Amino acid sequence: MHKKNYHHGDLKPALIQAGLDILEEEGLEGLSMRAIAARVGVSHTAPKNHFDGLHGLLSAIAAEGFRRHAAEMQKDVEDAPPGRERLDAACVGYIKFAREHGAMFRLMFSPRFNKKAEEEELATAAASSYGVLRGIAEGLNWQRPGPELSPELEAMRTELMLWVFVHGYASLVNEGQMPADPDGKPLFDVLELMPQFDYGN
Amino acid sequence: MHKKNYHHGDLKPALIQAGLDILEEEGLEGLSMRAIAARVGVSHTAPKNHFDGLHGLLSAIAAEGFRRHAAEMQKDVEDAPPGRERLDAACVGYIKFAREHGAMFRLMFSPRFNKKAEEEELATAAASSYGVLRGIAEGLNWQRPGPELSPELEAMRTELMLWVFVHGYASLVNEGQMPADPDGKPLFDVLELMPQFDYGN
DNA sequence: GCCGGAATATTTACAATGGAAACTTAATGA
DNA sequence: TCATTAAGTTTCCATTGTAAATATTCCGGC
Repeated sequence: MHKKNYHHGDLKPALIQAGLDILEEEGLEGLSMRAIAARVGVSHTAPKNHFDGLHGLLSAIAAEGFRRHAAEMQKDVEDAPPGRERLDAACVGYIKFAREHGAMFRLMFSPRFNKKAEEEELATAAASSYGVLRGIAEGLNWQRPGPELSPELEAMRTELMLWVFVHGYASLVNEGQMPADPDGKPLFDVLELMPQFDYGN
Repeated sequence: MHKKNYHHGDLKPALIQAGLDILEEEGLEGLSMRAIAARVGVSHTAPKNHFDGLHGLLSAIAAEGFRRHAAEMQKDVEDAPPGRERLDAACVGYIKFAREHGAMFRLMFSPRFNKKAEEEELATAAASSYGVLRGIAEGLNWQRPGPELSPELEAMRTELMLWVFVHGYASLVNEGQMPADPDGKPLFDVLELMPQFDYGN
């Protein structure tokens, strides 16, 4: 191999990593095919061999984002004692990620930039992220008047209720709509805005 | 004026209207400077005299979106009897808009495409939209344990809680994350997921 | 009525982007 | 060893937003 690396050898993960870096440093705007390729030191059409166009590459980056989102949340959850404090930890973890990785959060939830319907890996990663909330919602006691539902539907409803709330907060913060201090700290914490749920034991 | 309209005469609103049309017909992707100008039948640099680049034009379109959002919600609210049903009407109205005008909803809440911080008109319109929810939250009785807050902060907290919830639901639906029937109808209504709030009288 | 400046549009040019096509280089395995 | 295939490069093109120079019309003061 005298003509050192015509073939990169490990381009696929390298491109994803480059994308993650650019996302942190320059935000969503900087995330172009050419910029990502250039950062790896490769021609701008090289990614075509590993991803289905820009959408494919962005989807792979978003998938990695979901995996990290899930992992960080999961860690926060396990560090907290079971019960209400775990619920709180999960919510705080969800928001913390959205605040610390704003551009990534936007990418993850932008159907414009990634196509969940078309990318299996992305859908799986997103589901794993949702799964953490799901686990939390299991212990959550949230009765409401109205027609009785099957246990499955009832569980689903609780999960979704929780997700709607947490995601709403994260989105508004991410979009800069949440009133905040001059230094960026929101006036109200997630937990201060969250309805009071019953948590069995 | 024999050389009919070198000057359009009413270009600014015409461009905004064209943008609204494209948004409905083709979604956010179709919303380019050139496409908007072409639809009005004008050169692609003409908008420069009326808007500050693409961002300015998109911001103006988003502002119109917020105004309509506010107006539709307001109408739904006024058609409902005061009290809990108004709360419900506002929530349903918020979501209805997000579902019926998905592309617009995305534009309105994408800091990437519009710059609220830089566009006064946009910020005002967005505030008017928030104001409808604000009015609703006034009658809402939502005590929580914890340190006592000033009436202003307390009111703010209630508004935000409501907004977080409604916006979270709308966002998830808009991003296609909400479980739904084959025909697109969400499995759970907003009201089915919403916490039960006390409404005075 | 006329004229000069200010608005308003157009034309032309340019840099950046994503993608297609043809080509080159390296790895692989029969 | 050598054809096949995977992986990268080059070149080219259409589309996009923006800037600069230019053209056309409008309007207020005379």
